Amino acid sequence: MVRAPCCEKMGLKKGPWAPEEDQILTSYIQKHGHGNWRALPKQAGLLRCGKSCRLRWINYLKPDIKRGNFTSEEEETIIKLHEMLGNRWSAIAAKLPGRTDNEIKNVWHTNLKKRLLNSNSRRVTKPKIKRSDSNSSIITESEAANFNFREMDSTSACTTSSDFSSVTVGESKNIKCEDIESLETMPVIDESFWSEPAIDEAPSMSSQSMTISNQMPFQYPFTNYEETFPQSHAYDSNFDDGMDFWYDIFTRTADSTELPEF
DNA sequence: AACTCCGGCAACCGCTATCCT
DNA sequence: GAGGATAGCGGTTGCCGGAGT
Repeated sequence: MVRAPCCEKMGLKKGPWAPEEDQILTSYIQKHGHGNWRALPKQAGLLRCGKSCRLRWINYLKPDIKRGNFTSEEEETIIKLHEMLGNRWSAIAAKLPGRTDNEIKNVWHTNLKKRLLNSNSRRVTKPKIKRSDSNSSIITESEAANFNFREMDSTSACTTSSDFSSVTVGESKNIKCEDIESLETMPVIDESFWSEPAIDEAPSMSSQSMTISNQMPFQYPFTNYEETFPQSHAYDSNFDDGMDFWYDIFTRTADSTELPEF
């Protein structure tokens, strides 16, 4: 596949936007909508590429964008969502009305990441769910089973990608583990972790078996399981509901003093 | 006051996903 | 189904202003 040329033509302006350009773009979109971004600058009379126009509109000019400092609630939400979703800034932004993915990304890199690095609290990372087919409104079994867990350092949060260990459970019903990036830091998890009935391994923790869609047996050693997972919750909702599901779980878990261990 | 350093942020780049013909 | 066009996403860069020396 050949990459579409963008900004290749000489004469297209780059760099910071002038107020006049902002005004032209804003009034054009308010009047006509953005439609085809590639055609927009020509029709609006801007010497910019469509990509640049789109970015400017989405990150700065859109009327519903909330500007100003992030509240502590927003920051906490970003931290929690990042632990669930990783660097999926657009998904995080979707949970914060008025905030853009770019803004959230910047806040994360300039502020929140450092804060987490400095904190000595134990943190656990997300089930990271990546859609393989955005046309599908149902999370497939393999999607639901595709999690990343971050091995925990007992004194500080891990941040580098090498700290991630990815465990893929199943295509169809076959259970397998692959893509383990860091064996040194990977907790020992054999297949029984995922498939066999719960065994109490830590005195203060109880492992519980969770069933997703009544098909995928999944061990998730939360404390207070009954509270954390409603028995009736079936994992067959659409993607956003799925995100809400995990967000809800994580929020409740993270708020408790006892964090899950793997 | 002048200079350097550093952090924050806007914008760009490169890639993938999705749409369309 | 193939291939091109477009949209969208995440990583990176570079500018600018404030703090420190």
